[in-house]
Amino acid sequence: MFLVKGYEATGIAEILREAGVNSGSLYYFFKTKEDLLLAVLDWYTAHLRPEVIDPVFARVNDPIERVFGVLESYRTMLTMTDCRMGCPIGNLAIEMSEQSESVRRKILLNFENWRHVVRQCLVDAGGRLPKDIDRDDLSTLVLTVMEGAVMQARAHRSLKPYDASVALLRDYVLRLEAAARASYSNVTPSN
Amino acid sequence: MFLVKGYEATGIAEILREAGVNSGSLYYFFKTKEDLLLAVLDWYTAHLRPEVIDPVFARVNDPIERVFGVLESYRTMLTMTDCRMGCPIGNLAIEMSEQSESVRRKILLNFENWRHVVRQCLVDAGGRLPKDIDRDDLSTLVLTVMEGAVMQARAHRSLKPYDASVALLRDYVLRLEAAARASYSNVTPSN
DNA sequence: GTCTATAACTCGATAGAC
DNA sequence: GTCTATCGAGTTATAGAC
Repeated sequence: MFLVKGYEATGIAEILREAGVNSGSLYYFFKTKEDLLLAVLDWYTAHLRPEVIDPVFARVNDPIERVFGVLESYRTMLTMTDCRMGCPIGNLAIEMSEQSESVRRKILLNFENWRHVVRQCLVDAGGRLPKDIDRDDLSTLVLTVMEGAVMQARAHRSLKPYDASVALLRDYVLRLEAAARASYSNVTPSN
Repeated sequence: MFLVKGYEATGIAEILREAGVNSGSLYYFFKTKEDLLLAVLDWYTAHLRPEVIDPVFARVNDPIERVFGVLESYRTMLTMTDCRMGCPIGNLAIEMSEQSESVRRKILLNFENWRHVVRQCLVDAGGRLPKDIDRDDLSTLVLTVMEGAVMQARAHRSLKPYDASVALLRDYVLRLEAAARASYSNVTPSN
């Protein structure tokens, strides 16, 4: 609920009702509402690889296609929720970054975790991308596009902004690959 | 305060204190808290051009540079607020899109307003961009990159993700311009 | 049109029985 | 470890004097 509706908009009473427990039980495990959020963010960090990344990597082998496979899985999330939920972390990133320092740090960790996966794919792509394109920066752009596109899709209640953004990101990557091929053939004359 | 801290996190009492008025005055003009937010969003729509766009357009003439000039002004906002505030609409877009339909519509209007400015620049760029690149889609990508980059800059409390994202967007646009030049010389042989 | 006072309610959190 | 009952503060919004 924090991830979907946001922190402030989610009341403890609502959480208790949904969980079918009483406040005593919740406060036995979590000292405060913020403590509960921190635990949710830890859970989400642990959940990214087994639930989101691994299924994509199991069916896609090409490192660059894997990146777009991950983006595809966020598209699926938008589809299934009628564009009401995209990346759950992005919501909280904006709402909580200046309200709580410890929450901000955990959100950062989630972003870095995500970006690490993408960066590894880009590194695995090796010479298919121009060597003067920083892989870390490119992984930042991929996260940027995902988050910005999800935001617009939610505001529009439509996949169109998401699809348009990802399609142009793909166009960019294709042009990067073409440039890498061209510069490769400069160094090593073909046949 | 809605734009900086979010809707739920901003209390009426806080607004009254900051404004130096009493609740009776506020509720004389605005029926509810949501009504006040809707008025703020209207105000923001009206202020985009005179306060954000016009100053940039006054000092930059090149249509493509104008787009990056606008992005530069969001960078300035991040700098001045120590990366605590970027695009004020993005915050609300995520927080309020599913809480209130009328708020969502006004946020959409703000996005469309912004995107319209960028799209016009891209249309003005004419043949400098490949003709098979949809200008509307590209304006979506520009907004996507701005919002996603601002989100990460806030989470990191650093300009680095913003700068990296915008630099790669510029690299993409440069490659698009190069491609347009190349295809132009195919049609109209040079000299 | 602005004030003070407060209604009506929800919030996060606690106490203590079981 | 979970329950019920409730505290105290904070919330949005209203009433009525001026």
